Amino acid sequence: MTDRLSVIFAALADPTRRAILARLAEGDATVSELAEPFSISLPAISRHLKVLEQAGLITRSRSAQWRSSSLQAEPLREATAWMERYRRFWDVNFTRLDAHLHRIQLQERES
Amino acid sequence: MTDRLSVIFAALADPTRRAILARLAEGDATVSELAEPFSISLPAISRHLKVLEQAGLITRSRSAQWRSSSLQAEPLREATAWMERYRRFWDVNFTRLDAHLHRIQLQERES
DNA sequence: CCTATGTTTAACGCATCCGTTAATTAACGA
DNA sequence: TCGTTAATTAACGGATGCGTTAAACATAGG
Repeated sequence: MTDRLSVIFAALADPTRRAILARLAEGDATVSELAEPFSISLPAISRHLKVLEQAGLITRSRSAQWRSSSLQAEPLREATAWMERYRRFWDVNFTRLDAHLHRIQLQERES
Repeated sequence: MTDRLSVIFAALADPTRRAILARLAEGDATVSELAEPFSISLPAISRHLKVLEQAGLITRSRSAQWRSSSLQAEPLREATAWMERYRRFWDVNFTRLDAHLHRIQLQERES
């Protein structure tokens, strides 16, 4: 389980961690702030943040004794990119939509 | 870890299972066929298939003594849908692209 | 310096994951 | 019916995941 994609998916496989990401989408937050909605201990939250950090899903900065977490969505882009390979298996409109997107990209390049 | 999304992400967090899905994207296959590229035992593959099945990522059918697996991408759509919420955090062109997509959808509805 | 606050690290328990080999089940076919 | 082939289940071992409490660390501020 050493490859990047596995680390990302594993990080997302926990509801607490996904909730933390959802919270961070609204803005940076300290560990205590992130812990507040949950009925688990601060050390547990601290570990979750470590997992998210190792997956590249957050970055952290220190200000005095507070550690602020910041959402980094790049890994989600990677994970989505992997799933895109299977889009044709669920999206019946994929082929037409794909054509549309290509046309748009061409237009953007021309403008 | 009882919620559906967690089960899906956990299933994807293993490179062997992702490779199995990639293989199934090319067509249905039996357990032995799926095991062939890997240097792990058949029981191990059998367990991986069980995990994928419980995540809804494959369905299985029996024909004589062979059990064929078939890719089901619906869970990937769900996972992608969840990630979409964060698209604006990585895709700088998301707003414009989003507008384009809406226009296309309107066009489709009109035609 | 001492203390309060915020956070992390250490040490532990328990459950789950991932692999193994051996045994079992299921179905075909001579 | 008996042997062969395909796959699963059982039983086990080691690693990892997720939670806990207690201790340690870091910084602000009287």
